[in-house]
Amino acid sequence: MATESVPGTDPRVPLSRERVLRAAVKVADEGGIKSLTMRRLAEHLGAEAMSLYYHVANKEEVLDGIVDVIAGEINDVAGRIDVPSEGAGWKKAVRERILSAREVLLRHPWAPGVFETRTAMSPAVLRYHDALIGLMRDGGFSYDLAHQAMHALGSRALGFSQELFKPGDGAGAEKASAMFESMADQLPHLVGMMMEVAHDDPDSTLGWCDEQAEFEFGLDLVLDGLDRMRETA
Amino acid sequence: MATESVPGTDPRVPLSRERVLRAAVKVADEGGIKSLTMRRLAEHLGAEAMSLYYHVANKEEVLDGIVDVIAGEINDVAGRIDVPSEGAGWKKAVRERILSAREVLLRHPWAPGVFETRTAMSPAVLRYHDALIGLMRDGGFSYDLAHQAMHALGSRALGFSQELFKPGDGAGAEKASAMFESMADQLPHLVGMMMEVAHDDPDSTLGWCDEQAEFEFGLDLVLDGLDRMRETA
DNA sequence: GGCCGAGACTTACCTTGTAAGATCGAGTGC
DNA sequence: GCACTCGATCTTACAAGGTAAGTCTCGGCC
Repeated sequence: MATESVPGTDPRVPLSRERVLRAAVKVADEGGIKSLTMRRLAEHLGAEAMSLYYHVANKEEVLDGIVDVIAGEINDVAGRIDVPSEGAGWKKAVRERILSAREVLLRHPWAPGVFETRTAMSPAVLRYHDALIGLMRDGGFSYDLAHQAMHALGSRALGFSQELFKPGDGAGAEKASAMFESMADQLPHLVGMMMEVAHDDPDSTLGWCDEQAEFEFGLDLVLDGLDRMRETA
Repeated sequence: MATESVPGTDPRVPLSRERVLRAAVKVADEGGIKSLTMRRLAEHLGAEAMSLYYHVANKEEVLDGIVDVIAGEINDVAGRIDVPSEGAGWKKAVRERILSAREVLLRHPWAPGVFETRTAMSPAVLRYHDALIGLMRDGGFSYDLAHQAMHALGSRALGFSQELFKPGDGAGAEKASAMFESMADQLPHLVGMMMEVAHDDPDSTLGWCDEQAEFEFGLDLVLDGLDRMRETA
């Protein structure tokens, strides 16, 4: 096999932890997290699976790594925000920061699932949380209240929270909606709710939620509650 | 091989979807969700892996199934609650229901992770949500507000929400806390918060949270916000 | 007895993560 | 120029795991 400067493909770019992790994100973006296997990842890099193990200890470390990459991306976007966070400004600043996290995660739909499995201690995630707490401090929060606030926000702090029903893929969704219809009489409130709320987007049976609006509603509910506590403190 | 009535082991209890799913929960309870493989599950049932496929289509269906089993357990516990939900009582009723969900999930620590991956449409989960909405209706919620409320609660409605830092297993936790210390100067707020809040449980570096308290704090924050909206509606 | 079908078993294949060792190539000292 | 070293990559191989396909085994019924 002639190795000397193959013309078409890039000639021998060395691997590196950085390159491996960035490629992993790309693979997941293209084919979902299930498609991220060591072999496929290597293929994407023009290398063999085992070569990756020189740069990462194992697949777990790849997953830890891509969380850090994504969190870094979030920090980049959030870092460009420039709104005052002193006093009452804290709420807007926190809101913006969280919404930029969400914006990034919407570009990587597989990422929330990975974050959740990670028992996260990624440096970038730590920095993200630290900055959030900082904004609350600017708003006059005690550390104790900030601590409670972080828990109250939960996964919403990172820009996601479990959606109630995701339509999912074709076959499963079809069976699910059939099942739902057969149970309709046992679910009066759910059905009632759907009947009333399903006006704007009447084509899909279950995906009638404007997820962005729901997300912001929940976020604001929490932020408003915290703001009230902050004021009476 | 003599098949006729082996004395020690139970003599030929037939498999069934029910039995398979219940065994799956037990396996996950004992060894974590990673230990739930078709072969191990079969072994637990005194059968061969492939025999399970007569009762469930594939492993995905096992996972769907155990979500339903757990949700059924939640419904059983929640069904025994008997507090009035009319008018202002809604909040207590919802609170109790959610806390019993949490109680069940704490007995199955692997379950939240499975719920999250499920694109859930399990009958029992639907019934659970339906009942929650019903309680809100009793409290005078419009369907629209109830809908927003469900999203605001997010995964908290099911009795869990992502914990910020889980200590995890020994080796990982050790490396994580070393990394944390090396970054401490870049995380002033996080460190400040820990210093102040870490009084009650000073032995563990990171697991200083009373998770139950945090959970209830966030839950109440949301419920109180909703209650205010309900009254002004 | 012969048939049949539900339910369980056997075999075998493919994908995945990864351990162990071979190889390759750019420096480096001689 | 040549051997030696060592970081980086490739080869080979294996153990789990999910599951497709086919086989065996009864108990009930004609």
